Amino acid sequence: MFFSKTCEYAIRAVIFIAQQSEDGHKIGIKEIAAGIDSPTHFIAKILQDLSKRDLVQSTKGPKGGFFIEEATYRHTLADIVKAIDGDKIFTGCGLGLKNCSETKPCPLHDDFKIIRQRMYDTLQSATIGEFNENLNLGLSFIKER
Amino acid sequence: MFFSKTCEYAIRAVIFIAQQSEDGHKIGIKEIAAGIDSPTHFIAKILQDLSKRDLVQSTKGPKGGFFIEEATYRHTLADIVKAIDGDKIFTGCGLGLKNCSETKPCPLHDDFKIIRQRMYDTLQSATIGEFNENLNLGLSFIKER
DNA sequence: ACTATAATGGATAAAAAACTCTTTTATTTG
DNA sequence: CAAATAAAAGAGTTTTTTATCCATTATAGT
Repeated sequence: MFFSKTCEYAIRAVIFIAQQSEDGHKIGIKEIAAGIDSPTHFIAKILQDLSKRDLVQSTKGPKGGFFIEEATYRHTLADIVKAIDGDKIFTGCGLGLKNCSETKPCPLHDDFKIIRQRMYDTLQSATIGEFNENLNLGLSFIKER
Repeated sequence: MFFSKTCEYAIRAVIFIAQQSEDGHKIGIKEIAAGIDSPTHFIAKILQDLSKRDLVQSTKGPKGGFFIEEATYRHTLADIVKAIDGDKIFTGCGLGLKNCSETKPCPLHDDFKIIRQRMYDTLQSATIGEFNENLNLGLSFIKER
């Protein structure tokens, strides 16, 4: 819909890791998959990618796992979306026209400009770490059941 | 991005047919494909579907083609999107959670509610026929080049 | 009625996205 | 340093989406 499935999992995983590793604790792939209801191997691949881009941290071996360090908490959901889906949701034409622009607009250009801007503002102002409290309090959720 | 490629083509095609058939004239599949820069066979399939759902009209044979009759002009872009992509863009969770709701919200629930509502208002208030004038005047475009 | 035209229908192919499996590498702990 | 653990890497597979092709059906005009 708005995001690829890969990207949905990525956002949920990062928010989950942020919450779970708040105290410096590391969390394994199986717990993450269970915690966000995603296919284990699939989210593993996604986190591999996010790890390379330093949007999550990880260490191998016993006591290893994923976590999010101080500096990374300040990253935003927009960073994750850009890393996975690119920036077409922030800049692309609603009707899929590559050369749609201010001077050569599609019929919905102005409408979509507002929607895209709203999307960007929302995701750009949402930091990776800001959801912990509501999740802890059970006021919001990132898994199905 | 927001819509499937199928849906993007569908919207562009319907807007194009509306403009071209304003005077009662019918327009063939090849002209449509050329007019909106889409694969000919693919848009043919899509229009087959839209035709069954009566979101465009068509007749076979010589002098046949696609057109949009009076009553259909009052349909909206939301109708097209619902017909092709379903209503998940208007109702679905931004993080892909099936049971995300007011009482069990995902962390982005309130933000996406606004965006989805805006999307719905935009498409629901846009009628199939309302883009003709700007297209005729060259103030908006539905093809690449 | 015959021919040409143009959409419809059904089947298939190609590409992309979603998902899985196995091996390798790094790290910890005894 | 050996064994166990856990992520990284690489190589599939499956499913969905996008796109194409060909045969059929309907219609118009002669």
